[in-house]
Amino acid sequence: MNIGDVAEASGLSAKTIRYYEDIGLIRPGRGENGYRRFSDTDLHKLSFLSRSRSLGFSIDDCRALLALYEDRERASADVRAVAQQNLARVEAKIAELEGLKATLSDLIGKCHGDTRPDCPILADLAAAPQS
Amino acid sequence: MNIGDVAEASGLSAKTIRYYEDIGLIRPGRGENGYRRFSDTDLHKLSFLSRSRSLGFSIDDCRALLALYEDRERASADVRAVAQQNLARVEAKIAELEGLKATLSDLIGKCHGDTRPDCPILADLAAAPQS
DNA sequence: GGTAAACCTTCCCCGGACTGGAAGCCCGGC
DNA sequence: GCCGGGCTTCCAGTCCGGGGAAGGTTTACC
Repeated sequence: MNIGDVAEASGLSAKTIRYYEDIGLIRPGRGENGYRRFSDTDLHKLSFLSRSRSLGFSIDDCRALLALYEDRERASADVRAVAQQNLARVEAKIAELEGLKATLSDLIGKCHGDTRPDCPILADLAAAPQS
Repeated sequence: MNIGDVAEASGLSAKTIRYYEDIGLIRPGRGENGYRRFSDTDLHKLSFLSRSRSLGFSIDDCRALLALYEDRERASADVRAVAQQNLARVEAKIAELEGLKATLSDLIGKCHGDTRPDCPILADLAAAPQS
């Protein structure tokens, strides 16, 4: 399969796939014409990467997961640990955004939002130097 | 005031402040020794930027907010619109992360997490090409 | 057989929003 | 006169690719 085929099949762009080869996540072969040749295993890995990335795993996470994926001997607990770290990051990010949301909602609620120039939002932004 | 003073007062790093000058957010004066000289107004703007950035406003948002902040004639509704766009982005991001969290929690819950090699997490990651 | 489109290759620059580091002034204190 | 720290500039790097140029290859069609 050429890069366009696996791009469509995996949902990744050709650019991204070349990048993943560049950083050593995959190692496709080459045809006589210089084109990359992807095996089914390569496609499998790319689909794996596509899904993992879309779930918020970092490239380094993916590298680790891919290594675990290829290691027939690894314990499922190892995989679980990576997933749980990611979950913790997601939850922390959500909590942070909830805080932002509360502050923003509060400010927007206070602003009368008409043609008068005074605005509590700007007043607040100007007031608190280090939140 | 020198850059170190306003850095401490605003909560921004000196590097960041130079960067903000670079992209035209502030225009401090210069002393005879070549050092930047910051006025109280500059410090005020930097504090404003610090707080705005920490609330998730993009640099472009900040540029707009700063212009509104300096415009004595603007309507508070204009400011409110910028804040509301930001709030919408925050809410969308939260929703997205909640989805991730649900998927991850589900996968983690399914994994027995012991020393056996088979793991539902990897099975799922490998299975769904385009989520 | 010609040719045009679509595909592939490498290459380099670009973004956001900074951060780190190196080389070199400047300033205050001892 | 020297030392430490602060300031200056510039260069490079981060993360994860996107955009596009310049050129080779393959395919489809007439």
